[in-house]
Amino acid sequence: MHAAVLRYFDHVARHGSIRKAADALSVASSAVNRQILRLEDEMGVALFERGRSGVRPTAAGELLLRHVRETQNEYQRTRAEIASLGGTVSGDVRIISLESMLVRFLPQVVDEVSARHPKVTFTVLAVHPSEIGEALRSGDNDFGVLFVDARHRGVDVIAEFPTSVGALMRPDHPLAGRKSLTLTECVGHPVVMLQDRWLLDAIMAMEFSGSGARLSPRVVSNSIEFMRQVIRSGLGIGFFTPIGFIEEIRRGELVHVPLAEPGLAQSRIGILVPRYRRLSPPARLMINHISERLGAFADFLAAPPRRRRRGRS
Amino acid sequence: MHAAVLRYFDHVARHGSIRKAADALSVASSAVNRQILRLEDEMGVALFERGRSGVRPTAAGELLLRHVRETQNEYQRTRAEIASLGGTVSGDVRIISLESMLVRFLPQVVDEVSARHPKVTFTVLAVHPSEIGEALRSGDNDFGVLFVDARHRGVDVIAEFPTSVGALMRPDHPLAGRKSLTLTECVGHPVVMLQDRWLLDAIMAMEFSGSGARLSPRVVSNSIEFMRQVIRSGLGIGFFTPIGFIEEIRRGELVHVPLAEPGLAQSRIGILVPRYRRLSPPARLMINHISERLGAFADFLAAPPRRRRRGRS
DNA sequence: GCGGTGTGCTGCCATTTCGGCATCGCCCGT
DNA sequence: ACGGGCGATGCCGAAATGGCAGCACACCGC
Repeated sequence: MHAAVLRYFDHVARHGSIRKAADALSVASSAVNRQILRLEDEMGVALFERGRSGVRPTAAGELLLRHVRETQNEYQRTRAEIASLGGTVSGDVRIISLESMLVRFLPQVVDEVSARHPKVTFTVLAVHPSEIGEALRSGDNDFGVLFVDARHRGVDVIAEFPTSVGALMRPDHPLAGRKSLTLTECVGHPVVMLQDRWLLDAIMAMEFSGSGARLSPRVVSNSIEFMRQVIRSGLGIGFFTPIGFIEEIRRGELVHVPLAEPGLAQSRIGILVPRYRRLSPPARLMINHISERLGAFADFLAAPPRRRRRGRS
Repeated sequence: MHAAVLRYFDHVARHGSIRKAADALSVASSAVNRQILRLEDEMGVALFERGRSGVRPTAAGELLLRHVRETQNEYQRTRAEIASLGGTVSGDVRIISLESMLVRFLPQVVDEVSARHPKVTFTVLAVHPSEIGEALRSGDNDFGVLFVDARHRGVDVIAEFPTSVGALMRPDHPLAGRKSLTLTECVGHPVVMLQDRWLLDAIMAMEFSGSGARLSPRVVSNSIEFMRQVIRSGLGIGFFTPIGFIEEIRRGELVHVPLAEPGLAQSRIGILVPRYRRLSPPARLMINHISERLGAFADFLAAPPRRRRRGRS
């Protein structure tokens, strides 16, 4: 429905090069070039600065770019809305997520929703914390399953669940019997750490700013799955919410001891949506399912049982 | 920039007929028809119901229509934003207004803004009160200069000024010496009334619901200018805010006696914008000017002087 | 210096799309 | 039965779009 020039313009801006964009679009670069030139003629201003190694949007280009991308996003959402009129929800859901949710919790939810609504497709991405704000506000994603962080602007929290970041370790670890821990108490015990992934870094800096103490990372990785195995083999303590390790905790293979630091003990996982964004039917559906599942895990999230027990009580 | 089918689709929906739309667009009806058919094929659903005497949007059509119109509006706003990058504000401002503001106050403001910003164009429409909500929420208009009415949904009041609806009459009218009046006190005196134009109707119904009293309209019209002449010739009392009659009141030709009814005595005129709507540069400019001018008239709006006096105090 | 490679841009030509005209089939009111 | 409104369709010329090859220019490594 929309003119091809919208896609061309968007791609050129993304790739910073007409030829690269044309290549990605599988059209001749001359075609893309002419469309851009025609567009600039229509607008009466230059939309790109031509450099020696590509193009860069001008101020006018940035303004038009925002309009074009918003139009494309709204078009996709509208299509999903129309496709869902018949009763069967359809369309793509774009989710950004904590990596710890992404490896265990979300696959299950996706599986359930997918079974009940076969025409819904899913795009689930782990994002670097520094890109969360941009990822949400760009409009490219429907919502995020993330730690609630008051620093995010232009983002609404439409559901949230208390959880606690805690120390994850084997039951035979010396600290496994504790009811709670401070980070300082973990000094001296080997820990495994995510590579610069989230707020823990900032809080750790505060915690240890006075004392010269340091956690000694025995293993650093950016893979949750790798760390899961490392912790299970007893190589050290990890710091996570229990959500990605529910099965191991239930089976008694791992123990989760909440951290006493404020702001960690009372962390909240929430569903974050860009403010003023209309949600597509599949996005609403997915949000409902996630909320439901998270609600069922609420006790686990806040205070997981220390030992194996039967039922969900 | 945007595909012609957007304009076609919008026009067809507005005119309720492919041939009428094609006529308005100055293209052959077959061209419009084929674009619509191709669009329906692309969407996979019917967008119009074909009736005996034209077409009517289906539910899917309504959804797509909203997207198309929003896209067109945002495009216009973006163009204005780009055109205003160079410093000289440019673009069209669409305003809906009280008729009483439209005949005296707004022309002056438009004149001033137009002189300072020659590339700005203006569309100022008087709207029937029953259509205010739709006119604002449709996105076709940038803002409204209207009575503030809490019943409006999805509308933000970004500036407001107290005023009072009052009885407007010649200085030699028997009631001209009063400091305030109730509608009941006006019973027996001939009045001139706007034809079903605004909230006065509802409030009058309340006021007179108990008593069997009635205002006796000697003249009913839908033209403010006509009523201005009628009141000046002494044919009766009119009920207005003073804003449209500032000159006559200043010159002592007319007297404005505030009404004592709550909700009329403390009426407010405000600048109302559709919620979540981004304002174009010329719209922001115009709003600032209107606010400034209304602020200068604030004393007049709330309590106009009863007799001629010099200066603005 | 000198190719090699990257960039945006531009003629030339084939293909696709779009619009205009006339026409068809339909339904309704007269 | 007829005329006038409606949307849909076949046919054809015009316009837009895209592909190919080539230009001019700037950078990089040798």
